[in-house]
Amino acid sequence: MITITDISRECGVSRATVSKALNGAPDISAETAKRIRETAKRMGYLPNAAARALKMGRSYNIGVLFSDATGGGISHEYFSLILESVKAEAERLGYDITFISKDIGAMDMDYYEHAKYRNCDGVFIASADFTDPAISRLCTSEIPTVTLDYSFDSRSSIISDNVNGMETLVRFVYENGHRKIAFIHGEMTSVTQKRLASFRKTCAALGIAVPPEYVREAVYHDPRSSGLATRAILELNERPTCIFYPDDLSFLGGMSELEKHGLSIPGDVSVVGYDGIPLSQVLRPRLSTYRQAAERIGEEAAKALIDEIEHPDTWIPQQITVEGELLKGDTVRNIG
Amino acid sequence: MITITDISRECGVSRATVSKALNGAPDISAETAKRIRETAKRMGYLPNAAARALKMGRSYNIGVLFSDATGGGISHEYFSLILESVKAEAERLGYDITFISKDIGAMDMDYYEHAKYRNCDGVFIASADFTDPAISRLCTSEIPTVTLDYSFDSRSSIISDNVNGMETLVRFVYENGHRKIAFIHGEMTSVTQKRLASFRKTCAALGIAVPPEYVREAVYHDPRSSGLATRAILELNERPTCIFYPDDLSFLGGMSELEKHGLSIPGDVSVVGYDGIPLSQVLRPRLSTYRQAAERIGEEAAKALIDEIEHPDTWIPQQITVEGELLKGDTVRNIG
DNA sequence: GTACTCAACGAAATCGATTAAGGCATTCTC
DNA sequence: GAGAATGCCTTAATCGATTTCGTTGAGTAC
Repeated sequence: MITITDISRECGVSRATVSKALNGAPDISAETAKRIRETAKRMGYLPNAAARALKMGRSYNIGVLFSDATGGGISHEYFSLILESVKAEAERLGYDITFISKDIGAMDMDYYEHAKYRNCDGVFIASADFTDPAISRLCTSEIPTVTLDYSFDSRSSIISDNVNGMETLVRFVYENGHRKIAFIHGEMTSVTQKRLASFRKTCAALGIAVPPEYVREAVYHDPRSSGLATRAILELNERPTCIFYPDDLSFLGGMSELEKHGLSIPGDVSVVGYDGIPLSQVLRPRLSTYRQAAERIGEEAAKALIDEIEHPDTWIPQQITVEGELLKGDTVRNIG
Repeated sequence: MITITDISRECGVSRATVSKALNGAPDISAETAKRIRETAKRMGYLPNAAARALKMGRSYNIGVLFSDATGGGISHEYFSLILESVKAEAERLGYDITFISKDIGAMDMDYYEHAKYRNCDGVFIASADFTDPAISRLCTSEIPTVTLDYSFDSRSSIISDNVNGMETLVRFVYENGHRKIAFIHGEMTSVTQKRLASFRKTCAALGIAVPPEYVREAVYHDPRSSGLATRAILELNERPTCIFYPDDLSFLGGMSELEKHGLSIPGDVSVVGYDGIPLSQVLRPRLSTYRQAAERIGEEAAKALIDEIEHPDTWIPQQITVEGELLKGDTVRNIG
């Protein structure tokens, strides 16, 4: 392995000079710097990230955290798109990505300790149980963090605009004549609360009554559970004309349940999802849903995190709202 | 930050003793070791991965490589499942995961250089253009590598059993009476070649003729492209009774095309996919497909890689075949 | 000629941990 | 009881890079 010592010998200068030349320090003459850079290239020099991290206390590595629990993991298309974009943007800015988790090998570390152990310059928390004390510990530590769809005090966060998104969806189905709208939501997280509140508020504003039996709880990204909720709704005396699903994947569970009952979409029942993952637009009929801009979310997260890392003194915590967009699809029928 | 120096002071021993005690060296008395471990715990000591990596030349970090090109990226469910399982197994064995890519920040590094720069102990190449010289360079370097569905000489690889999988599928539709079978395949990679060859061989063995116009090329994971291929097939004079798709996602493109033609699945045309991602079993009708055991693939990959890392002298390259399983689904009709 | 500035580079400490080699008691061996 | 063996710990070098002070010599001002 070629080190800066090899280059210094080859060039007849000190290691300090090589280091400075390679990092563009101002007190190295242009010719010397050029000569050193060329020699480095010729010899195939590569900086050693570990040595650098040790000396500088900076690893140029950012941690990402996805809940290990099923559902919010990286195998969900929405989250994997976010992962992909946060990775792309981080790499563009010169940072690598490492996963942060609990329980690495035999040593039992929590999230904070793991991030610390790996010298992460910052951590992006994409999906997690925000009531977990281990998450709070991380988010109140000295390590810069950016969270998705949840805000900690004095921390930056990326907020996918759930309130606006839900309002948009409700207004969309309203404009299509729907007045009896059922709402299947996911587990009661803060995101769920926002969506549900926005749903209720918009309905109220539009003069739509929402009977309690129209609101059901299911599990995010779990077609089976939303299928059950769908069945319960279909057994009501007064069936809704439209059903909201917690997310696009959950809709699939509803779809097969509706089929079993001999109901067509959107002929007999209209439906909307949430997330707008690519899959939803490949299905036939195309799902009416609200697309969360996963690419922009990841990009903004990386930007915000690296901004804090690189300019700690001028940095101010921000909440960045990322707007999504309505995907009209074909699953809402106009019954006006 | 607490270092081993702090602990050595606190315990009145040398730093060497602390290090050895913490690593379970044999020449430290039981009491001293206990006292040191307890002090370390009490003071909240965390080893510094960078210092360790620098000194030992081992980072306990393994790189994973997913092609940046669309399609084989981490946002595809099959690959994200593999990523998830390789991550889980690596973590269980005490390793972290870092993404390896080209072009990190301003410095232009290829894959090998990137892995080297980050001191990766090994690299798992899950999806990549194996004709890329940068990949060959990595796979002929001193860094341990494990590849998926492609083998380099003297290297370990994980092989999802494409030959067997395809044969199983062909026999399955054969048993259901199909004799006119169209085959849409992906881009001509080595995996594609294996699947196509296996398809042809099995057909030949069963006495099924495969006219050239029944074989079409599409793009993996691209519903649009498989939709076009489907259309071409449907316009043939003699329509097949069954269509093979390159993968489950591609099937979706075929599905909407079939719908446009007023054809029902499997009433009018039977179809099979490949991959067996969870999505395929949530769709209605459930897709008949061959499930690649993504969890086992990731697990075996991590195991093989870490085995080579930790026992370089007794290590022998292996090709591990991971069997999948037939998911019968509901998209193949018995026309016997 | 003196005093000072400035550009360009080097010496050496440092980051935190690991490990080979060595030291010093104490115990064992015959 | 002398020498060997053992147990337990320390010293010091080392991994590769960064960075704070110097130092040196040339140039400038008066």
